[in-house]
Amino acid sequence: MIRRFRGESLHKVDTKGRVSVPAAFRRVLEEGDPDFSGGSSPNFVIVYGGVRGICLEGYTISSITKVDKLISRLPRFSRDREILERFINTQSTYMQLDETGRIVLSTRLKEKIGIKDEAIFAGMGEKFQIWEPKNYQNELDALDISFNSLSEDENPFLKLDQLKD
Amino acid sequence: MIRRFRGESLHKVDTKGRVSVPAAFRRVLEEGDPDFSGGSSPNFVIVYGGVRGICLEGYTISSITKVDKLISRLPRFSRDREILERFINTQSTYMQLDETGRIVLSTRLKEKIGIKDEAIFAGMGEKFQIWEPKNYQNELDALDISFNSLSEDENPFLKLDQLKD
DNA sequence: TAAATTTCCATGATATCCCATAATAAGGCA
DNA sequence: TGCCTTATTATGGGATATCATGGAAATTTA
Repeated sequence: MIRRFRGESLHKVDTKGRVSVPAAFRRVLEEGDPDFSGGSSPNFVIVYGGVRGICLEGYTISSITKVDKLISRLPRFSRDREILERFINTQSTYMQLDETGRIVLSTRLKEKIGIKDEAIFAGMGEKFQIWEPKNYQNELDALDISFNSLSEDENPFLKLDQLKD
Repeated sequence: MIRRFRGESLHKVDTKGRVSVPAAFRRVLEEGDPDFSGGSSPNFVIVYGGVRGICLEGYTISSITKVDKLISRLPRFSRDREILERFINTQSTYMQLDETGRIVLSTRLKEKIGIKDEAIFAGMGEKFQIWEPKNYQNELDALDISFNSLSEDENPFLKLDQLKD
């Protein structure tokens, strides 16, 4: 089974910026780090420049590597490549879980998404997100509203089954 | 794991032109220098003639070697090759980190990109860039603007998924 | 020898490691 | 099924190492 990021949970952020990563997510990070072996702690990547820059996004090494490889296939000095590197590489950072399953969010990262002393982790399949709780709730509310006003043929649930394999 | 240049950070440039290279970048430079061994300091290359000449670009020895090899494949006396050699070889210089992880930016290099007493380091995957902070912010703003005005089929993120595996 | 460059040492700030504890979950067994 | 024992989790505090930065001394260069 390929484990994916699922579920949501609330965690304390202590004065040093430390947060526990949900145990379920740690399993996925371990499986997604080719260099991980029992005893060590998995590495992964946090992207903070995301298209809307309102939450952090965590990727396993193997899924970010996929993205990096695609980018590398663009001509080395092309504008497209520069833009993508800027969003994916410049606005991201390597992270490593510590022995107790925590990471530290630097002051800078906390400021980026407005986190004080609590953070919500949200599984999103191949990635997970870290939100400031209120912003997260707003996001959910916004989704609800826009979803309810969709016409049938705009409904993503219905569009899902129309994709060709 | 093949470590890439990721993240961005602001550093002071002192009166002698010394700047700390971000610790995370030092790791990448060490891995990318075939002659590096603990105890010594890694060598790397700074290109200042870059395509737009507005920032400096740092390459590991192994990634600049890749570029050199690509250039070598162009016909020896072609105009294209001459131009590339001019930008990549003529307008570049070897650098070595000192014991404390700093480099010295010569007056000439500082003038090239308009740096006074602060510099931004930006990871770009296989290379990193050094910017004068205001110019960097302008660059980000310009990217944001152009990014937001892109039509769906121009969006480089979406184009990524269209690349064939 | 004056100016510039490199080496060496010093320090505050930040991040990392190590240990501790309480809460929860997971098992095992009568 | 209920209770006891044992992992695993989430969290905190203090000690230690690394990083970014500045200044002085030593060395080179012109």
